[in-house]
Amino acid sequence: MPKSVLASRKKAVPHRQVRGVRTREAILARAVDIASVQGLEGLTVGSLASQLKMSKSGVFAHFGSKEDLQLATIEHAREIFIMKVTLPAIAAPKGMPRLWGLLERWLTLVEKQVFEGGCFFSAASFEFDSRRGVVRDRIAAIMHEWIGALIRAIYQAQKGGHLDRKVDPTHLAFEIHAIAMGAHWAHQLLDDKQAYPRARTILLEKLRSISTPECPHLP
Amino acid sequence: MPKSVLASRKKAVPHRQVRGVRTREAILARAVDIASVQGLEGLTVGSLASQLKMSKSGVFAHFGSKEDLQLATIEHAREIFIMKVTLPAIAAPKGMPRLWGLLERWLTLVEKQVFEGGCFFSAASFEFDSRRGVVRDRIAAIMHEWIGALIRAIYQAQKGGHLDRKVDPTHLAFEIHAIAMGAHWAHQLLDDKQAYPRARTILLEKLRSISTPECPHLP
DNA sequence: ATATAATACGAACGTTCGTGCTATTAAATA
DNA sequence: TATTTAATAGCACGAACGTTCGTATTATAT
Repeated sequence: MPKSVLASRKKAVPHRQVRGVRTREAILARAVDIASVQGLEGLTVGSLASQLKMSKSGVFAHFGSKEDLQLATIEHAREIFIMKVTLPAIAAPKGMPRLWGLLERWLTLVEKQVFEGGCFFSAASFEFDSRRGVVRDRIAAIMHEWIGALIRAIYQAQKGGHLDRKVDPTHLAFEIHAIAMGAHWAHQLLDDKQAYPRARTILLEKLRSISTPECPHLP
Repeated sequence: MPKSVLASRKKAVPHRQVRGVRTREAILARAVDIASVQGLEGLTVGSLASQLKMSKSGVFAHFGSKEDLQLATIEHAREIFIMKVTLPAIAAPKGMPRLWGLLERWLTLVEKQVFEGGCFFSAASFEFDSRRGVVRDRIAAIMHEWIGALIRAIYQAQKGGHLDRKVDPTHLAFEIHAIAMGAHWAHQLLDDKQAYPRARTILLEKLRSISTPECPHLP
């Protein structure tokens, strides 16, 4: 919660060296997990410090403000996501293989609880979706980025002749995203053990129903 | 956050009279809006008091604890939901009309922002989906209730001969729920003006694709 | 009109929040 | 080895948090 919306804090953070970078990394690793459970507002300097057995000021010195801590945490979560989902998926050939690679890895990421609280960005999305400020803007930008990646993958699958050209990529991307988020919701809140299998079935059925004969086989 | 998980607070709340009931109502009306924006943890006694021009203690006296305030707020939100969605939809005849009535009214509820922050229960779901305690349990129970209502409506539509009997009601209910939640996400976070029209299209297409010739016409 | 409750207030409790200053420790450079 | 600089700890701050208590103000019942 920005105490003053103006007055963007400038805190001359020193040029970090190896040690500083390493603890900063450790802080953010914990921060991502805490935030995925308690939310980005529930992420506090105090909890971070005690869990890392550091002093509050020692933790705080790595960031100019709580807002900066939140932003850094978001950035760290994004890097994990890219590392575990986007980059590996891009290794697959364009078209349906790459599209399915994105979806499968994404589902696995949340299913395996790489973030302690499930999907970091789903939590952050719903926490900030009706607020204002740079934190919300950054989350929205990253989610745009993700939907964009989905849309691009769908478009390439159409150009490669794997997918019916009549479907609207944006339409399909949102449908896919919704199903995955719904699975997360059902699993995490309702303890629905079938949530992820069901999501996979729905997504595969959907994709099969609009794939061409030239499409490489889906799992 | 329960300071002590044990020691369930017992606060001999007096028998309320008209005045007390009225202010309690006013408190909860504000509470639901605040919580839908700031979350159920971000809902504080102080903010409630200042917005209502009451004293903190005056507000607090209506509830034995913050946890009770959260629970009461959830209950109030549920009542609004039932009043605006479930009950009106039940007025329609069993089968597809009632099923679509549920969906349409639900979409309208969040689209019209009856709750200031959009959908109260989506926000609450993702805020508490990886926590423990009575608050999370109550949210989960209400969401189970809602999914149950969807499943029942689908089942009745099948028994009434409006919907293909081969589809699994649970499967379809989760798909429907996901699409609606996805629309909320896209609208609220990404400012996607097309989110709700798109969700309606997807849902109608889905339902049409599995409806029988005897099914009353959909909008 | 008086007694008895219900309702609201004001002040204060101890705790935690974010943030700032200053000292101390550890590492890099000279 | 001495000196500079980065990294962390220590301590304190004002504000806000949930909560309690005693008291004043209403309303209902006698």
